[in-house]
Amino acid sequence: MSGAAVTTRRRLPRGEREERMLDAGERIFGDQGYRAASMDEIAGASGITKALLYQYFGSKEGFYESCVERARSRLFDRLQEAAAAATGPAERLRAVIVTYFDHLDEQRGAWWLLYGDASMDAVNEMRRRNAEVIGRLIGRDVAAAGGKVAQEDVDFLGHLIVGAGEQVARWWLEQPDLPKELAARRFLAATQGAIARVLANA
Amino acid sequence: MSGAAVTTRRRLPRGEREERMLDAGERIFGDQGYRAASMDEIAGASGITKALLYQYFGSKEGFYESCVERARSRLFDRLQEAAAAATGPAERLRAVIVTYFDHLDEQRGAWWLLYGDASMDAVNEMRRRNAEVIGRLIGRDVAAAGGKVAQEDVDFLGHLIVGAGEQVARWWLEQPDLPKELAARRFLAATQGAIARVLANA
Amino acid sequence: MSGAAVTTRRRLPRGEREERMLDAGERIFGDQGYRAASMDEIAGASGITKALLYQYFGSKEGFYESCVERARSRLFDRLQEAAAAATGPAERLRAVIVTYFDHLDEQRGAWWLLYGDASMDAVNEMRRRNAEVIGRLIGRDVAAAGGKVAQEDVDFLGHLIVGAGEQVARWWLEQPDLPKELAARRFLAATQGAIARVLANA
Amino acid sequence: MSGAAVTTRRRLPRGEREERMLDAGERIFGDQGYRAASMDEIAGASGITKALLYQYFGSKEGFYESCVERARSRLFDRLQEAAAAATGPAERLRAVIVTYFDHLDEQRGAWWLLYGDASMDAVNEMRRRNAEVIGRLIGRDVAAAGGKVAQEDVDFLGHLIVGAGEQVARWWLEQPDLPKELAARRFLAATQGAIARVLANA
DNA sequence: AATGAATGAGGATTCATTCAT
DNA sequence: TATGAATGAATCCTCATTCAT
Repeated sequence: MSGAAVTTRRRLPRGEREERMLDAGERIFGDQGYRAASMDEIAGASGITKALLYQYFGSKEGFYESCVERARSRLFDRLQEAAAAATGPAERLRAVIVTYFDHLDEQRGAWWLLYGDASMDAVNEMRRRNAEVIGRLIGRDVAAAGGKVAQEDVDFLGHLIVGAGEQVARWWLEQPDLPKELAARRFLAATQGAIARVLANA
Repeated sequence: MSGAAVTTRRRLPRGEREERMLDAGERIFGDQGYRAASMDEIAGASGITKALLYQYFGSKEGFYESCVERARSRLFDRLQEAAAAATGPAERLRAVIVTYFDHLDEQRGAWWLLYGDASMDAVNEMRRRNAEVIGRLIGRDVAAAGGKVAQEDVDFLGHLIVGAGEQVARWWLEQPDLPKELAARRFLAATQGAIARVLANA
Repeated sequence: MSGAAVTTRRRLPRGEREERMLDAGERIFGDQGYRAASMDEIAGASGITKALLYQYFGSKEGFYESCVERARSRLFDRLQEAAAAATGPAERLRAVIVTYFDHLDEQRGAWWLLYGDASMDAVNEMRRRNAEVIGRLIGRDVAAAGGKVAQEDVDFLGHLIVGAGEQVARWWLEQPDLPKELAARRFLAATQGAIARVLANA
Repeated sequence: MSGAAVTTRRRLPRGEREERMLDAGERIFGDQGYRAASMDEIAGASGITKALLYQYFGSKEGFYESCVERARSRLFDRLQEAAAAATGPAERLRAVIVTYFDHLDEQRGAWWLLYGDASMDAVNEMRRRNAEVIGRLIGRDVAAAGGKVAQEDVDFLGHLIVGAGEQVARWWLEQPDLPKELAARRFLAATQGAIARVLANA
């Protein structure tokens, strides 16, 4: 009668509904993994019916990919920003790694989504893309410094860092007493060491 | 009637039966991941009935854990052997990494089992144990050299190496043209670099 | 803003819209049968929304009946015309049958609609009405010739001819090498034979 | 406690269970058509769970085909028997038709199954096979009488009779006052007339 | 020790239909 | 008049698991 905003449910504009669904999906896929999560539960958590999920995303797989993609973008936009704002190669690596741990810290729950369900092609594909981006960053900095690098070295380092970052994150998230600054510092050291030696060795 | 040799196939000794089931499990879990694999298919592939699988292993989860454990042991026994046979710290790291890539190369398919379905606790548990073992190796060597290390550094390095090894393996298994010797050499360099810097930084 | 010609597509007069929906319905029901066809697909194919379909036809069943009825009329108007134009009983039967095969030949695809989903009451109802009309034609001609017929005989013949026509059509549409004239001639012969014997037998 | 036959449920030998499932399927598919019938209902009516239906027949489609096939066989075995027992061509046609109406009378419900859901390929395939068998019967008798027939005529007659029989059956089953003997007599007359004229016309 | 019969629960997906705008 | 958002109820199918033999 008197209100337009009273019935918060029903008749949301598409974008907003979508956002809410993705939020729920992120949380639940993150908690349970792709196969264990049920569309029913996700719909319930979004406050809508399964049917609407399907109307918007077509299939469980499609929905999952949308979730992963959005989560990945969120992280990557941040990393890219941090990288862009940095003043030099060394500073850039530091900035990216710190940002990574900041993100982990803030997203705790949702992070699992990113590396949650390894059997899904989507996730392996994402790992590959992440590795590529990281490799490119390294390659660019080395080239900028007048160095030369084999593509293979760069690829290798990209994947190594992605894998290390993933498992270190898993571990760190379970260490309540280790401040993120310290974790980041260690990771930075390790990364620098690995990069230096690999490139020297080439 | 009374014959034992008539049905040569049946009445295998328990151990052998078990091995066959685990073989099938390893293959199928490795191909499809935990949730996607069905006990029916595994039973079929083992040439027995589901009911027997349950009699031997109690539940799907229990069976999965047995599969993972056996696969993990196979790899770790080998690594431990290699580590034991090595003559010094530096040589030891090299030997372990070379053995790791040898193993990857030989197991190709079944390897996925190890890191296949990340949402399963069993796999994360395994990662943790692997990281621990690796950390211990590093700690021991440093101590043997008269150094001192924080437990946290050792844990950190264990997880970092496990994660890096996992993703590098995923990547390398898809590079048909990169000989394992080269991959191992790079991984050794990266690992040495990471360890050195982290410990120096501590 | 105020223009009517801007959105040339929209705002079709009701009749035309309806025709388009029925066209789409005929095609899709014909291809897939009643239950397999979805209102969504039909709406899509008509270039409108489901909601409009419901506004026009009330329900899926109602829409289906409209489709069937329109298709039935199209055929029966033609047959009636042919019958009316014929000069005598024998000629009339021939004309009707030839027209029937002409129609089949022209409609090929859409024809299946007529007999598509036998479990639907609408179709059985249609068969009944068709049989009735055919029976009436026969009855009238016999009466005109001064004969007497039992209603039951006439009903029986109506149904027999409808059924025969349906299955012969199904068969003939799959015989690319049999010209429709020959098929019609055979069907005429069969029909004459059947009618004659049944009436004689009565 | 004391009985072995008491718990009629549970642990039936495969064949028997199968039979019961098919009985239920026949009834329910017959009543509602392929798509409208639900596996759940069929399972319920068989006194078992859906899962068992799937274990035995693999899919709804597979189950349906088994039902249709069994029903078809039942009718066709009877018809073939009748045909074999007959002493001459004319007598044979009469015997087959009488048997057909006997069967209709006894099966009333289940009959619909045979011609129930025309959108299913299975049913059209069955119509084709039935027409073929009938055609062969006619062809054989004509040949035995020293006549000559075109294959096309025989095919045509097979389909005509199948179609006529189908729709006449539909009609007759709704005429409570028309004894089957009379219906059969009329159908025999019609069939004889049709065959004679078509072959004469050839 | 080993099997085949049987189940209960759940999961993805689809659809006809309604309602607010 | 016409739409897009939203739903509730089915439906097919799969699976881990148990039990009688």
